[in-house]
Amino acid sequence: MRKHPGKSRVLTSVAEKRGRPRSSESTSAILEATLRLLKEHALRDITIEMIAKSAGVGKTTIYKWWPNKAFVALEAFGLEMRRDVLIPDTGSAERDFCEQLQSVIKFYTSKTGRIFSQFLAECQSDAEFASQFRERFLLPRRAAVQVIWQRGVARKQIDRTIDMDTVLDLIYGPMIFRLLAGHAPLNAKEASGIVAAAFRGFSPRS
Amino acid sequence: MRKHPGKSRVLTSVAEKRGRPRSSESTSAILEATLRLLKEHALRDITIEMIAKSAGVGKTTIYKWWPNKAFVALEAFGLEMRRDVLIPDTGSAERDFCEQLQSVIKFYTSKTGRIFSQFLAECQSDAEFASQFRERFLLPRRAAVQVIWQRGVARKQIDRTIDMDTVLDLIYGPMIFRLLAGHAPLNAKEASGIVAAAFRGFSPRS
Amino acid sequence: MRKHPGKSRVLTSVAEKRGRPRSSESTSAILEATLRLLKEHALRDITIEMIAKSAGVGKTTIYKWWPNKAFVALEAFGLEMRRDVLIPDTGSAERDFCEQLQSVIKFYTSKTGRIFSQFLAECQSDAEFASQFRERFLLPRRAAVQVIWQRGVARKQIDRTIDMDTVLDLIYGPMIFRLLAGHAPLNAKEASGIVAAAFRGFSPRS
Amino acid sequence: MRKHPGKSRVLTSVAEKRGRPRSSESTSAILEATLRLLKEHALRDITIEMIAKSAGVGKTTIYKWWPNKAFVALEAFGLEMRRDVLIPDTGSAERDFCEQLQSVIKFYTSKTGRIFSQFLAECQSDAEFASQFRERFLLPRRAAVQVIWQRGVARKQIDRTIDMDTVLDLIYGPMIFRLLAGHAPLNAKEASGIVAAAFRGFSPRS
DNA sequence: CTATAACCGAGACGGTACGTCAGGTCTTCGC
DNA sequence: GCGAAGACCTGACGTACCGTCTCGGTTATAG
Repeated sequence: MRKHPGKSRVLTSVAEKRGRPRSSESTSAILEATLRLLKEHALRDITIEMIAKSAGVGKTTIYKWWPNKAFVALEAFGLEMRRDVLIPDTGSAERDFCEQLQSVIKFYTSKTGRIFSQFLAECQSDAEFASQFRERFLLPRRAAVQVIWQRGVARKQIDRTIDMDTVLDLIYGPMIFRLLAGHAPLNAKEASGIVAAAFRGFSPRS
Repeated sequence: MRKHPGKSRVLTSVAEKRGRPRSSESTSAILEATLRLLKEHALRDITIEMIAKSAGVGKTTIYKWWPNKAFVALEAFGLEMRRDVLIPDTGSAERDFCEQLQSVIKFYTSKTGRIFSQFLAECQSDAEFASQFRERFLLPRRAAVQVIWQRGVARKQIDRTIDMDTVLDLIYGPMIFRLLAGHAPLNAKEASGIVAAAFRGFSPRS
Repeated sequence: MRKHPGKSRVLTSVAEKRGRPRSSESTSAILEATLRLLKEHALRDITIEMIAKSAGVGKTTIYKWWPNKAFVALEAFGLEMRRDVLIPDTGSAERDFCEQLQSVIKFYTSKTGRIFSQFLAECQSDAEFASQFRERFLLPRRAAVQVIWQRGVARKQIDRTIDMDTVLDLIYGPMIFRLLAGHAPLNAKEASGIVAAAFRGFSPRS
Repeated sequence: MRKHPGKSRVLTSVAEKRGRPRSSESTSAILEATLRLLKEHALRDITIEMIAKSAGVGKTTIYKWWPNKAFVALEAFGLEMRRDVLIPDTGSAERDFCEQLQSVIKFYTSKTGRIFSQFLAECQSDAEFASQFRERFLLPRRAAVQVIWQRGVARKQIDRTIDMDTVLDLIYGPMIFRLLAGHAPLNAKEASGIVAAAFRGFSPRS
């Protein structure tokens, strides 16, 4: 059905395994080469040929398993991200969000993490990639931070009438905006300011 | 000594006008052709050659005045945007922000306005473009909506201890995030939910 | 280590045949297209893009195997010339040279043969081409007409003290000069006049 | 009638002097710049823009008076050549031709003189240039060396039944051929060999 | 243990667009 | 109204990658 099975080739049922199996060496060589290149260059500047050469692999092998370089990068980055997201549990929802946001900011502005904003960029011109990015990357991470919200609601630290997407986007949206547009600073202090404002709201104390 | 003066060649003072002057017909033909193409295609899919052909102009003429198609699009879009941003004044800061956000969302998801997210994408791989984008596009618009904030503070509808960037990013950040990632809906109702949450804060009513 | 092996890639020994092999269809399509174009246009007016389009081939394929259009034309023309040079054998060296010169003139002034003078022109601005032209074209043809000289010497119809290059250039030089400069007619009658004068010399009969 | 009057603008009669007159400074600056460039670069590598810049002149000024760079070079070279051709007079036609040929070879292989073969090359792709080249350059020089032939005939050193063009082309053709094709050496010794062979003819001494 | 199948590297291929260069034309100004 | 300056359109340049397509060869299962 799908031309590029990507990772989902997992469930190729039982049979159907005649012929030489996919070389896991090639696969990992490709992903590692991609990670290596991503630390030096922007995704835009990387070419399939660079990856192929750097991995010691034929271009065909790459095209066989991924439709384009963005998907390769997405899977490569997925490896790096396998280490679970740190979800603090301090007892205070505001404090949890603040610490989480700070660590996310630190990562997204790092040499490795800056690929994240390039993925968002790629989404603007490739709907299929956008879909994969949400499914494999964005939603899992939202599911992880969701527990902060849940605990906050349970502890009555967060208004239960506000839906979760709104809460999360109010926390992370400003960070994303600054990350992409660079119109305002992005650091630990700003992070706590954002979270504080989100919890208190703009309305002046009465 | 910028190589590509773009529009800022304004003040080349008095002298220095020997030779055939820049043809304003060519310039506007290029910008109009770009706008026309942007309504049909994504920025990524537009080529300098398409613009040149569509404008009845030589490629060289384009390269002479803009470093790449993103800059052309930025200037072209600037024309379209010259019409002032609508800044409502209802007496309520929350209501003003809400209406403003709704109209911005409507525009950014329209055929013409979707270029905005592509500009943000472009920023991720071209620092010089990012700088221009902020200077010519983002900051002017922020200056415009800033008056809502100012009025809100004056009317004591907005906490004066929260700095303006935080306020604006809490309003617009979630919209930008959803616009780019598409992980949650983006419409008038969502807009009012976001603004309401931002004003009230997450903390439950006591 | 020549960058452009041209035809001489003959002896690449045994190994070194990994990868998709060179397509002989493309090669011959290119050469045939070039010949076709050369019958309609001067070499100067032919572009690589014309050849590529006319051969249904990518430009890269041409650049991969030849450094520029002159080399393509040289190889294409070489094919046409593969048919052996006619070397008459009438018993008289003078008569042999005369007939040979006449047939050469006829060819060099024909639609196909006029490329010869364009090759000589190209030699003036490309030393590498000049070298190839001599090696692949000029010397083989000289080797062919050389036998007329040899038979003439053997039959004592040609003074053995005059070296061969001088003999050949006295026969063919005037033709070349007129071909290129066009300052005097060039036909069968002139050919026999030249050959006759070369054999008799300028000195009046005593 | 002619679009590019070239030199013939000399006789623009008397009147006709409305407007700013042609700047002789510009003209000579152009020609001198061209000569200067020709000593460093091949004609093929020189551009009108180089000449214009090097002469401190607009491109238009050049195009106004010459159709292309070859014509500029032809006129520029004409200046250099104004110094008369050396026509020796030793009493022997063979000796005269020999010395003349030697000096011509010396010049045509010099830094300045090598432009000659580039003119011949240009003739192959520009008929109008070829015509001008013959008229202004080739024929005058032939007229000059013609006197050697005439004296030779008068002194009965040259067979009067051989027409002049044949004589001259037998002398100069081999030199031209070698100059252009480079298949054989070209020096004083070769020159005398060629002239000697031309006078004696190939036929063995009886 | 042989046949069949899918994989793999290398690299040539037809293309598209790039950004540059020079050609020849035009438009403005100063002299 | 000439001539410089230089912007303009045109078209070809040679290059970089694209994604596809052979090749020769390898590595597994199936029979």
